[in-house]
Amino acid sequence: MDMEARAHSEHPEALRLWLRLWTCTQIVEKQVRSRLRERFDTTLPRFDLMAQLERSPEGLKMNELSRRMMVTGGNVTGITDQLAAEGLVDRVDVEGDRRAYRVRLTAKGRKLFNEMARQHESWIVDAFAGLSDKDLAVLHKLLGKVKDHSRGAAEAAA
Amino acid sequence: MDMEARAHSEHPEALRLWLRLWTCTQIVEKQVRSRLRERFDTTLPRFDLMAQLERSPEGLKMNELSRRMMVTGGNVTGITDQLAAEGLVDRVDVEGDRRAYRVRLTAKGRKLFNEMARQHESWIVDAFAGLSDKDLAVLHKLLGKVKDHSRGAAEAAA
DNA sequence: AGCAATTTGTTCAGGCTTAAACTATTTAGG
DNA sequence: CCTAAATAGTTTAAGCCTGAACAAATTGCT
Repeated sequence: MDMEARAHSEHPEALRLWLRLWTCTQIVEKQVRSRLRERFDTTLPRFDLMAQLERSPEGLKMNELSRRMMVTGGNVTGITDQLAAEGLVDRVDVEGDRRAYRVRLTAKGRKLFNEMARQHESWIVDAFAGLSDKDLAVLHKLLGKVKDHSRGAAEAAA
Repeated sequence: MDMEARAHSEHPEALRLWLRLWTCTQIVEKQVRSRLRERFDTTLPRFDLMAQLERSPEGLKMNELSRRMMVTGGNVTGITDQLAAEGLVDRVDVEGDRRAYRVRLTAKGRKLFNEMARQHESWIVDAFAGLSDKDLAVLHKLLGKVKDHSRGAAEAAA
Protein backbone atom coordinates (compact mmCIF):
# COMPACT_ATOMS: atom_id res chain seq x y z
CA MET A 1 0.00 0.00 0.00
CA ASP A 2 1.34 3.41 -0.93
CA MET A 3 0.43 6.93 -1.87
CA GLU A 4 -1.72 5.81 -4.73
CA ALA A 5 -4.18 4.13 -2.42
CA ARG A 6 -5.53 7.60 -1.68
CA ALA A 7 -8.06 7.95 -4.46
CA HIS A 8 -11.64 7.26 -3.44
CA SER A 9 -14.01 9.46 -5.39
CA GLU A 10 -16.68 9.25 -8.01
CA HIS A 11 -14.28 10.11 -10.81
CA PRO A 12 -11.45 7.94 -9.63
CA GLU A 13 -9.66 7.43 -12.95
CA ALA A 14 -8.17 10.89 -13.21
CA LEU A 15 -7.16 10.99 -9.55
CA ARG A 16 -5.55 7.58 -9.72
CA LEU A 17 -3.68 8.58 -12.86
CA TRP A 18 -2.45 11.79 -11.27
CA LEU A 19 -1.18 9.97 -8.21
CA ARG A 20 0.63 7.44 -10.35
CA LEU A 21 2.13 10.15 -12.53
CA TRP A 22 3.30 11.99 -9.43
CA THR A 23 4.72 8.79 -7.91
CA CYS A 24 6.69 7.92 -11.04
CA THR A 25 8.17 11.38 -11.24
CA GLN A 26 9.12 11.27 -7.57
CA ILE A 27 10.84 7.91 -7.89
CA VAL A 28 12.97 8.94 -10.86
CA GLU A 29 13.67 12.42 -9.54
CA LYS A 30 14.76 11.18 -6.15
CA GLN A 31 17.15 8.73 -7.76
CA VAL A 32 18.65 11.44 -9.92
CA ARG A 33 19.01 13.87 -7.01
CA SER A 34 20.60 11.24 -4.85
CA ARG A 35 23.12 10.23 -7.47
CA LEU A 36 23.99 13.80 -8.41
CA ARG A 37 24.74 14.41 -4.76
CA GLU A 38 26.72 11.21 -4.17
CA ARG A 39 28.75 11.23 -7.35
CA PHE A 40 29.11 14.89 -8.20
CA ASP A 41 28.30 16.68 -4.96
CA THR A 42 25.76 18.82 -6.76
CA THR A 43 22.01 19.31 -7.01
CA LEU A 44 19.31 18.86 -9.62
CA PRO A 45 18.56 22.57 -10.04
CA ARG A 46 22.24 23.26 -10.67
CA PHE A 47 22.35 20.43 -13.18
CA ASP A 48 19.20 21.66 -14.90
CA LEU A 49 20.48 25.18 -15.22
CA MET A 50 23.73 23.96 -16.75
CA ALA A 51 21.77 21.70 -19.09
CA GLN A 52 19.84 24.68 -20.39
CA LEU A 53 23.04 26.61 -21.00
CA GLU A 54 24.73 23.69 -22.70
CA ARG A 55 22.11 23.83 -25.40
CA SER A 56 22.58 27.56 -25.90
CA PRO A 57 26.29 28.31 -26.33
CA GLU A 58 25.52 31.99 -26.87
CA GLY A 59 24.05 32.11 -23.38
CA LEU A 60 20.57 32.75 -21.98
CA LYS A 61 19.05 35.73 -20.25
CA MET A 62 17.73 35.25 -16.75
CA ASN A 63 14.10 35.43 -17.77
CA GLU A 64 14.64 32.77 -20.42
CA LEU A 65 16.27 30.48 -17.89
CA SER A 66 13.39 31.13 -15.54
CA ARG A 67 10.78 30.29 -18.15
CA ARG A 68 12.51 27.17 -19.42
CA MET A 69 13.20 25.80 -15.98
CA MET A 70 9.68 26.65 -14.83
CA VAL A 71 10.91 28.40 -11.69
CA THR A 72 10.83 31.98 -10.46
CA GLY A 73 13.40 34.61 -11.35
CA GLY A 74 14.61 34.92 -7.79
CA ASN A 75 15.36 31.24 -7.77
CA VAL A 76 17.46 31.50 -10.91
CA THR A 77 19.36 34.41 -9.42
CA GLY A 78 20.39 32.29 -6.47
CA ILE A 79 21.50 29.27 -8.46
CA THR A 80 23.35 31.38 -11.00
CA ASP A 81 25.20 33.20 -8.20
CA GLN A 82 26.46 29.87 -6.88
CA LEU A 83 27.54 28.54 -10.24
CA ALA A 84 29.25 31.83 -11.06
CA ALA A 85 31.10 31.77 -7.73
CA GLU A 86 32.36 28.29 -8.62
CA GLY A 87 33.49 29.46 -12.04
CA LEU A 88 31.07 27.21 -13.91
CA VAL A 89 29.12 30.01 -15.61
CA ASP A 90 29.80 33.63 -16.43
CA ARG A 91 27.72 36.68 -17.26
CA VAL A 92 28.12 38.74 -20.42
CA ASP A 93 26.43 42.06 -21.07
CA VAL A 94 23.66 42.24 -23.60
CA GLU A 95 24.36 44.82 -26.28
CA GLY A 96 21.87 47.66 -26.05
CA ASP A 97 20.07 46.68 -22.83
CA ARG A 98 21.85 47.58 -19.65
CA ARG A 99 19.29 45.73 -17.52
CA ALA A 100 19.99 42.31 -18.96
CA TYR A 101 22.91 39.96 -19.41
CA ARG A 102 23.40 36.50 -20.76
CA VAL A 103 24.59 33.59 -18.67
CA ARG A 104 26.98 31.16 -20.37
CA LEU A 105 28.79 27.99 -19.41
CA THR A 106 32.51 28.52 -18.96
CA ALA A 107 34.93 25.95 -20.42
CA LYS A 108 35.19 24.47 -16.93
CA GLY A 109 31.42 24.37 -16.64
CA ARG A 110 30.99 22.69 -19.99
CA LYS A 111 33.56 20.05 -19.17
CA LEU A 112 31.91 19.23 -15.87
CA PHE A 113 28.45 19.20 -17.39
CA ASN A 114 29.46 16.77 -20.10
CA GLU A 115 30.73 14.30 -17.51
CA MET A 116 27.52 14.58 -15.53
CA ALA A 117 25.26 14.39 -18.57
CA ARG A 118 26.78 11.12 -19.69
CA GLN A 119 25.98 9.43 -16.40
CA HIS A 120 22.64 11.16 -16.08
CA GLU A 121 21.58 9.73 -19.39
CA SER A 122 22.35 6.21 -18.29
CA TRP A 123 20.33 6.67 -15.09
CA ILE A 124 17.35 7.77 -17.14
CA VAL A 125 17.72 4.96 -19.65
CA ASP A 126 17.76 2.54 -16.71
CA ALA A 127 14.70 4.12 -15.15
CA PHE A 128 12.65 3.41 -18.27
CA ALA A 129 14.26 0.10 -19.15
CA GLY A 130 11.07 -1.73 -18.22
CA LEU A 131 9.34 -0.35 -21.33
CA SER A 132 9.58 -1.41 -24.93
CA ASP A 133 10.32 1.10 -27.67
CA LYS A 134 6.66 1.00 -28.53
CA ASP A 135 5.70 1.71 -24.92
CA LEU A 136 8.09 4.64 -24.82
CA ALA A 137 6.54 6.11 -27.94
CA VAL A 138 2.95 5.66 -26.75
CA LEU A 139 3.75 7.10 -23.35
CA HIS A 140 5.48 10.07 -24.92
CA LYS A 141 2.53 10.73 -27.16
CA LEU A 142 -0.08 10.47 -24.40
CA LEU A 143 1.92 12.74 -22.12
CA GLY A 144 2.05 15.15 -25.03
CA LYS A 145 -1.73 15.32 -24.92
CA VAL A 146 -1.66 16.00 -21.20
CA LYS A 147 0.92 18.72 -21.67
CA ASP A 148 -0.86 20.43 -24.53
CA HIS A 149 -4.21 20.38 -22.80
CA SER A 150 -2.98 21.52 -19.39
CA ARG A 151 -0.66 24.13 -20.79
CA GLY A 152 -3.54 25.56 -22.78
CA ALA A 153 -5.85 25.52 -19.78
CA ALA A 154 -3.25 27.25 -17.62
CA GLU A 155 -2.88 30.03 -20.13
CA ALA A 156 -6.63 30.40 -20.59
CA ALA A 157 -7.06 30.79 -16.84
CA ALA A 158 -4.36 33.46 -16.66
CA MET B 1 10.83 26.01 -27.17
CA ASP B 2 10.86 24.77 -23.62
CA MET B 3 12.59 22.47 -21.16
CA GLU B 4 12.05 19.45 -23.35
CA ALA B 5 14.30 20.79 -26.06
CA ARG B 6 17.21 19.76 -23.86
CA ALA B 7 17.70 16.19 -24.96
CA HIS B 8 20.47 15.67 -27.47
CA SER B 9 22.04 12.27 -26.96
CA GLU B 10 22.41 8.93 -28.66
CA HIS B 11 19.57 7.38 -26.67
CA PRO B 12 17.23 10.32 -26.91
CA GLU B 13 13.93 8.49 -26.44
CA ALA B 14 14.27 7.88 -22.72
CA LEU B 15 15.59 11.37 -22.03
CA ARG B 16 12.83 13.00 -24.00
CA LEU B 17 10.24 10.90 -22.21
CA TRP B 18 11.68 11.79 -18.83
CA LEU B 19 11.63 15.49 -19.60
CA ARG B 20 8.05 15.29 -20.78
CA LEU B 21 7.01 13.30 -17.72
CA TRP B 22 8.69 15.87 -15.49
CA THR B 23 7.08 18.75 -17.37
CA CYS B 24 3.57 17.29 -17.12
CA THR B 25 3.98 16.71 -13.41
CA GLN B 26 5.26 20.24 -12.89
CA ILE B 27 2.36 21.79 -14.79
CA VAL B 28 -0.31 19.93 -12.83
CA GLU B 29 1.47 20.26 -9.50
CA LYS B 30 1.99 24.00 -9.87
CA GLN B 31 -1.69 24.48 -10.67
CA VAL B 32 -2.70 22.50 -7.61
CA ARG B 33 -0.28 24.35 -5.33
CA SER B 34 -1.41 27.68 -6.63
CA ARG B 35 -5.09 26.92 -6.15
CA LEU B 36 -4.61 25.42 -2.70
CA ARG B 37 -2.87 28.63 -1.73
CA GLU B 38 -5.41 30.99 -3.32
CA ARG B 39 -8.56 29.24 -2.25
CA PHE B 40 -7.65 27.55 1.01
CA ASP B 41 -4.51 29.37 2.13
CA THR B 42 -2.70 26.08 2.52
CA THR B 43 0.03 24.04 0.86
CA LEU B 44 0.33 20.77 -1.03
CA PRO B 45 2.28 18.91 1.68
CA ARG B 46 -0.37 19.83 4.24
CA PHE B 47 -3.09 18.64 1.89
CA ASP B 48 -1.22 15.41 1.16
CA LEU B 49 -0.73 14.61 4.81
CA MET B 50 -4.41 15.15 5.53
CA ALA B 51 -5.33 13.01 2.52
CA GLN B 52 -3.31 10.14 3.95
CA LEU B 53 -5.06 10.45 7.29
CA GLU B 54 -8.50 10.68 5.74
CA ARG B 55 -8.03 7.19 4.40
CA SER B 56 -6.97 5.83 7.78
CA PRO B 57 -9.49 6.89 10.42
CA GLU B 58 -7.58 4.97 13.07
CA GLY B 59 -4.58 7.21 12.43
CA LEU B 60 -1.08 6.64 11.11
CA LYS B 61 2.29 6.49 12.80
CA MET B 62 4.91 9.00 11.74
CA ASN B 63 7.01 6.45 9.91
CA GLU B 64 4.00 5.29 7.93
CA LEU B 65 3.18 8.84 6.94
CA SER B 66 6.80 9.33 5.97
CA ARG B 67 6.85 6.22 3.80
CA ARG B 68 3.54 6.89 2.09
CA MET B 69 4.31 10.51 1.37
CA MET B 70 7.81 9.65 0.21
CA VAL B 71 9.44 12.29 2.38
CA THR B 72 11.78 12.17 5.37
CA GLY B 73 10.62 11.80 8.93
CA GLY B 74 11.83 15.24 9.92
CA ASN B 75 9.66 16.72 7.23
CA VAL B 76 6.58 14.94 8.56
CA THR B 77 7.36 16.16 12.05
CA GLY B 78 7.28 19.77 10.88
CA ILE B 79 4.05 19.50 8.92
CA THR B 80 2.30 17.54 11.66
CA ASP B 81 3.32 20.15 14.23
CA GLN B 82 1.64 22.86 12.17
CA LEU B 83 -1.55 20.92 11.58
CA ALA B 84 -1.73 19.99 15.24
CA ALA B 85 -1.27 23.62 16.27
CA GLU B 86 -4.20 24.52 14.03
CA GLY B 87 -6.35 21.79 15.55
CA LEU B 88 -6.64 19.83 12.30
CA VAL B 89 -4.93 16.67 13.56
CA ASP B 90 -4.23 15.16 16.96
CA ARG B 91 -1.82 12.59 18.39
CA VAL B 92 -2.90 9.49 20.26
CA ASP B 93 -0.57 7.16 22.13
CA VAL B 94 0.13 3.72 20.76
CA GLU B 95 -0.66 0.99 23.23
CA GLY B 96 2.52 -0.77 24.27
CA ASP B 97 5.10 1.46 22.57
CA ARG B 98 5.97 4.65 24.34
CA ARG B 99 8.09 5.87 21.43
CA ALA B 100 5.30 6.00 18.91
CA TYR B 101 1.92 7.63 18.48
CA ARG B 102 -0.73 7.78 15.83
CA VAL B 103 -1.75 10.96 14.05
CA ARG B 104 -5.46 11.34 13.28
CA LEU B 105 -7.65 13.94 11.61
CA THR B 106 -9.82 15.82 14.07
CA ALA B 107 -13.47 16.47 13.20
CA LYS B 108 -12.42 19.98 12.18
CA GLY B 109 -9.64 18.57 10.04
CA ARG B 110 -11.91 16.08 8.34
CA LYS B 111 -14.47 18.74 7.55
CA LEU B 112 -11.87 21.03 6.02
CA PHE B 113 -10.26 18.20 4.09
CA ASN B 114 -13.55 17.14 2.54
CA GLU B 115 -14.12 20.64 1.21
CA MET B 116 -10.65 20.78 -0.26
CA ALA B 117 -10.80 17.28 -1.71
CA ARG B 118 -13.94 18.05 -3.65
CA GLN B 119 -12.33 20.96 -5.43
CA HIS B 120 -9.02 19.19 -5.78
CA GLU B 121 -10.69 16.38 -7.63
CA SER B 122 -12.23 18.76 -10.14
CA TRP B 123 -8.85 20.38 -10.79
CA ILE B 124 -7.36 17.00 -11.53
CA VAL B 125 -10.23 15.92 -13.73
CA ASP B 126 -9.76 19.15 -15.69
CA ALA B 127 -6.02 18.60 -15.99
CA PHE B 128 -6.58 15.30 -17.77
CA ALA B 129 -9.69 16.31 -19.68
CA GLY B 130 -7.74 16.22 -22.94
CA LEU B 131 -7.59 12.43 -22.78
CA SER B 132 -10.23 9.84 -23.59
CA ASP B 133 -11.09 7.10 -21.13
CA LYS B 134 -9.03 4.75 -23.24
CA ASP B 135 -6.07 7.14 -23.09
CA LEU B 136 -6.38 7.37 -19.32
CA ALA B 137 -6.33 3.61 -19.00
CA VAL B 138 -3.34 3.14 -21.30
CA LEU B 139 -1.40 5.91 -19.60
CA HIS B 140 -2.15 4.44 -16.20
CA LYS B 141 -0.98 1.04 -17.30
CA LEU B 142 2.25 2.25 -18.88
CA LEU B 143 3.10 4.35 -15.86
CA GLY B 144 2.50 1.23 -13.82
CA LYS B 145 5.31 -0.43 -15.73
CA VAL B 146 7.60 2.52 -15.06
CA LYS B 147 6.73 2.44 -11.38
CA ASP B 148 7.21 -1.29 -10.97
CA HIS B 149 10.50 -1.32 -12.80
CA SER B 150 11.99 1.76 -11.12
CA ARG B 151 10.76 0.81 -7.69
CA GLY B 152 12.36 -2.59 -8.11
CA ALA B 153 15.61 -1.10 -9.37
CA ALA B 154 15.72 1.34 -6.46
CA GLU B 155 15.35 -1.47 -3.97
CA ALA B 156 17.88 -3.65 -5.74
CA ALA B 157 20.43 -0.84 -5.60
CA ALA B 158 19.87 -0.35 -1.87
C1' DA C 1 10.91 65.67 -24.92
C1' DG C 2 8.22 63.82 -21.06
C1' DC C 3 6.08 60.38 -18.58
C1' DA C 4 3.48 56.12 -17.65
C1' DA C 5 3.68 51.31 -18.35
C1' DT C 6 6.43 47.42 -19.07
C1' DT C 7 10.42 44.60 -18.67
C1' DT C 8 14.72 42.79 -16.32
C1' DG C 9 16.67 41.29 -12.55
C1' DT C 10 17.34 41.27 -7.30
C1' DT C 11 16.13 40.94 -2.42
C1' DC C 12 13.54 39.28 1.39
C1' DA C 13 10.65 36.52 4.50
C1' DG C 14 8.68 32.26 4.94
C1' DG C 15 7.72 27.42 3.98
C1' DC C 16 9.43 22.80 2.21
C1' DT C 17 12.93 19.22 2.11
C1' DT C 18 16.94 16.72 3.06
C1' DA C 19 20.89 14.26 5.49
C1' DA C 20 23.03 13.67 9.61
C1' DA C 21 23.27 13.60 14.41
C1' DC C 22 20.64 12.96 18.36
C1' DT C 23 17.32 10.95 22.37
C1' DA C 24 14.39 7.51 23.99
C1' DT C 25 12.46 3.10 23.71
C1' DT C 26 12.07 -1.61 22.31
C1' DT C 27 13.92 -5.97 20.73
C1' DA C 28 17.16 -9.79 20.30
C1' DG C 29 20.89 -12.69 21.88
C1' DG C 30 23.85 -14.53 25.19
C1' DC D 1 19.41 -10.04 33.47
C1' DC D 2 22.38 -7.28 30.34
C1' DT D 3 23.66 -5.13 26.62
C1' DA D 4 24.10 -4.31 21.55
C1' DA D 5 21.33 -3.44 17.69
C1' DA D 6 17.34 -1.77 15.76
C1' DT D 7 13.36 1.33 15.70
C1' DA D 8 10.40 5.80 16.46
C1' DG D 9 10.64 10.23 16.38
C1' DT D 10 12.96 15.01 16.71
C1' DT D 11 16.32 18.60 15.87
C1' DT D 12 19.47 21.29 13.13
C1' DA D 13 22.00 23.40 9.26
C1' DA D 14 21.80 24.15 4.63
C1' DG D 15 19.67 24.51 0.15
C1' DC D 16 15.48 25.07 -2.87
C1' DC D 17 11.45 27.68 -4.12
C1' DT D 18 7.84 31.02 -3.97
C1' DG D 19 5.29 35.50 -4.00
C1' DA D 20 5.73 40.15 -3.12
C1' DA D 21 8.06 44.34 -2.99
C1' DC D 22 11.63 46.69 -5.07
C1' DA D 23 15.21 49.36 -8.29
C1' DA D 24 16.79 50.29 -12.74
C1' DA D 25 16.36 50.52 -17.61
C1' DT D 26 13.57 50.43 -21.73
C1' DT D 27 9.48 51.22 -24.51
C1' DG D 28 5.43 53.46 -26.09
C1' DC D 29 2.42 57.25 -26.41
C1' DT D 30 1.38 61.92 -26.95
